Amino acid sequence: MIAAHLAKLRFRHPLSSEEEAAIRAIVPPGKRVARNSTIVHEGELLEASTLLLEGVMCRFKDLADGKRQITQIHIAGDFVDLHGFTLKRLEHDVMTLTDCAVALVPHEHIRQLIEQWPRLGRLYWFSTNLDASMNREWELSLGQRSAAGRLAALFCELQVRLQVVGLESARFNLGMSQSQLADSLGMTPVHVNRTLRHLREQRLLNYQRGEAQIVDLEGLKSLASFDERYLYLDPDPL
Amino acid sequence: MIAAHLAKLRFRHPLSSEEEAAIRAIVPPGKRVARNSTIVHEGELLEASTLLLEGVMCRFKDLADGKRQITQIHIAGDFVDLHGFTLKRLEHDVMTLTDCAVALVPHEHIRQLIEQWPRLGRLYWFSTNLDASMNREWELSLGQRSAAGRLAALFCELQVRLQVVGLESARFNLGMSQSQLADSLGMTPVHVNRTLRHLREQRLLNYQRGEAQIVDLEGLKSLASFDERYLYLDPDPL
DNA sequence: CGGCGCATTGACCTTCATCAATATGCGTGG
DNA sequence: CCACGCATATTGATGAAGGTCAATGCGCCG
Repeated sequence: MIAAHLAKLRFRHPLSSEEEAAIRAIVPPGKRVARNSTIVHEGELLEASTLLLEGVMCRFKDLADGKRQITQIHIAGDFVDLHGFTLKRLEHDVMTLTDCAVALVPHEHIRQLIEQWPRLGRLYWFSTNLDASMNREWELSLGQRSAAGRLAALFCELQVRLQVVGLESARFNLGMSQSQLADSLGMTPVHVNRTLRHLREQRLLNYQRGEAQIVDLEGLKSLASFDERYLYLDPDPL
Repeated sequence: MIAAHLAKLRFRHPLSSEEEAAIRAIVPPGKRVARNSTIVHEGELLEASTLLLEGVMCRFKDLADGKRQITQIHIAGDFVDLHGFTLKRLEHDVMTLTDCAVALVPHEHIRQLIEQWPRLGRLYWFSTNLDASMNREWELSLGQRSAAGRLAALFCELQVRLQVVGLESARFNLGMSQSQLADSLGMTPVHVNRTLRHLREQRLLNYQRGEAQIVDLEGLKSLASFDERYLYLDPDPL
């Protein structure tokens, strides 16, 4: 399942077979993690970063009064906490939303990899910058889009990202309860429920206990004013 | 004024005098830019990154219907579009909020710098990851904090960041109109006005035509549930 | 079968947006 | 120096989006 990760890299930049082999060499065998497991805690000192091989994970921050914001959702192929390589400690938690398979890549191996292959260093830097671009898009969503628009934008983004790594993108298991969607989109579970019903009635999207089915992608894109350029689908080769 | 930039780096990681000299060597003389100038346009191919020597800038994204989200605010010492080094094109614009002094550092020089000083490469990678952490905090703000809490959190963040680079942090010129504050915080100019009045009446903050004066920092922190850990003020040395 | 987490729905309420009018400061040209 | 014009700020009245509270339903699992 490291294939998804390589696909994601290759989608933006060509990889030589030596580079690809060098990456494969530092990724240990995957291990399984059950859903709803917190695998990185805020503040914890990190010695490795998590490559998500299979399943869905998220990162989130909590406020003192218990309010939670999910800041990002991750799918297979994502290097979920690669930013931990330079930050050493994260200011947020990371948890699984579905059962997952992950590979824990020691930071020492990453350091050796990029010292030997400086271009891969830039590609992985790109990768964390791409994550940041998605954070900015979510800022845009949270600040400016309506509730329905935010939901639509989220599913448009996931659709594209799943496609990039070669996974089924029209119907997929996101594993999120409506309450978790609410924490992602800055709304209440009740309003998520009503908005999902609205999207279902408009024949745009079906979402039932974690299973998403995109019915009308163009409709969703239009509702969200979705502009995929923030996903950097065709940058210039480094 | 490159001093602010070095101060920001040193605040998180020690710099050897050779590393510092290497950085100084690639920063060209500053030039002035008037306020309200857009210095990077979305989609434009970049050959250099902008080091902000003096003044305040912001980055923003627009929605099709004209709604704007300011995704980040930058002060002296920030490498405003360092992420352009790996992304090549940005999905947002960058503009000045006050009159500024900037140095445009060619990407070719950055590449040579980090090839010769790999540790500096990791420090600059850290730097873009720190930016991303602020984006995540803004997601938290936009998604979960009240209007007053968002305003308070913004000024708490700026206070700390100004202090880090050795600038006056209790009273400073932010150069933002209430309308621009509104675009940063996902609210309307009218509501920004009312909320600022509220903060003034509570003796927490004065804000008049771009001039901010923090009256009660602890009060603001408490209102925002501000937790500065996301600013990574004392990470482990790399 | 009973319990539990999650989803669904209704009634009501708060926060913030919208619309609109007026005010205030500031730069410019006469 | 003053008058004008423009951008920004301020305030009030009203409305809509979404939050809160609470009850019921549904599916799943032991």
